[in-house]
Amino acid sequence: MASRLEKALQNPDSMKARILTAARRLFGANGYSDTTTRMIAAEVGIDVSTLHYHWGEKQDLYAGVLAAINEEILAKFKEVERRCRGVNLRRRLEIAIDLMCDYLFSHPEVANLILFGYFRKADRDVVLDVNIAHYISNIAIAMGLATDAGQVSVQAKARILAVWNSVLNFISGESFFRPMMDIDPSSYQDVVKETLKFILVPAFTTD
Amino acid sequence: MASRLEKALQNPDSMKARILTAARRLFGANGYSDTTTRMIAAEVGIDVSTLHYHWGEKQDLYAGVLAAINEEILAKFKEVERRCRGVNLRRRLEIAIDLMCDYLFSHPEVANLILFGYFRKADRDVVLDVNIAHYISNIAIAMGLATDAGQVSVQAKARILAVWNSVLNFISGESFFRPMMDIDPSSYQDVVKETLKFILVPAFTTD
DNA sequence: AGATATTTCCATCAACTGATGGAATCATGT
DNA sequence: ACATGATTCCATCAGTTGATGGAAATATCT
Repeated sequence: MASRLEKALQNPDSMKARILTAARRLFGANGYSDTTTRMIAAEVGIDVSTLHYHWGEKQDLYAGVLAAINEEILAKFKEVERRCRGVNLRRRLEIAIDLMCDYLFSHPEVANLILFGYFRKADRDVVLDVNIAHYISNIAIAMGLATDAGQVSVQAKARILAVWNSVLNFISGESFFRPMMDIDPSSYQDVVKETLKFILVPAFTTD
Repeated sequence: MASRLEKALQNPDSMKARILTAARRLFGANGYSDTTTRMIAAEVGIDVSTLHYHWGEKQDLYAGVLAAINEEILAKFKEVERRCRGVNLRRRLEIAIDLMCDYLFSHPEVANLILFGYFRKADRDVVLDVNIAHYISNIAIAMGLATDAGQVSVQAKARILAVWNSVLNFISGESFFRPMMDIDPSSYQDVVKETLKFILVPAFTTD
């Protein structure tokens, strides 16, 4: 019966969930094309056919990974929104930067997967994009750049995207940037947060 | 004789140069793994073996592409440096943003190829990175964030990287961002420049 | 225990990819 | 015209990849 298979993801020890975890890590580390179904199966310690039994095509598994991180990000954004309520804009920006950096530094594959999505052609067979568009308006409102979800200006959207991109890039590019700064991982996280605040806070708070 | 083959790149009509041009476009559009040597050969209208005759392994051709854009970027940075001389910091930032945006919008594959490089594992067989690290110090000096090439602080480097990343992301992510802003390509370029200036100028000019 | 359904693995397939050898073609210099 | 070297294409190879059929193993239920 299918119901059992659908609920399998709830249990992290289930085979379907274990495959998803391995796929998420490897897709995030290598991208879609440089990750083979055999690599994922090997990481779990199973045969490729078992992977296909649980997830069908490779594209379906990838879509499953994106759906999972999509939920995670949405939850994180809601947390940001909640924690931002009632504080001034400067603090709101600092909270958002700290929370998103902490989350992404502990889940670096998420940043990679989102950025990988930027490159994928729109005319591809399957739509695999993380639905970022929907969040943008919410953040713009949470940050006080707009009041109504339907009334977010192009400028406001662009500014949110710029912030969002900066965070993602510093996380995804760590292996590239950190050596040229010659600092340890912990310091890197601090420098990233500090830099983001240095750049973003004045832009949004100066009148 | 080898000298003829080495000089072949000077002439844009030479087979070696034509292959390089096609490779640059396709690698930039699809990434390394999703671009086959047959795709590149087909774009030029030749057989795969002719491609290998001129460039050897696929990795060598990719390295050739990166070397070419590396030179281009270096020249562009020098132009920025030259045009920035003698003007105040605010104008310097605006000049840098305008020049780099114009360049990258007319060569979008460059932004893609640099960002693709961020994801490539450091332990891979061949080093294929565009040498960004070297430019960072130069820009920091040109922007007045440091005076001596050896004395660029971690903070200054991080701030330059943040700027650089923002530009790259807006270019590479156009097909992703523009639909959600619902504007035409020309407006997109304007919004990007405007947003970058909005965010970056206050950060570096407020005292 | 025995029947049934689910899960896993082995063997295998067709398509694709990077790469090469060698024949055929073309260009160049004498 | 001829010889020499450079260039191009055709045929082909071995390795990898996504995917499947079917046997074997395991779990579930009565």
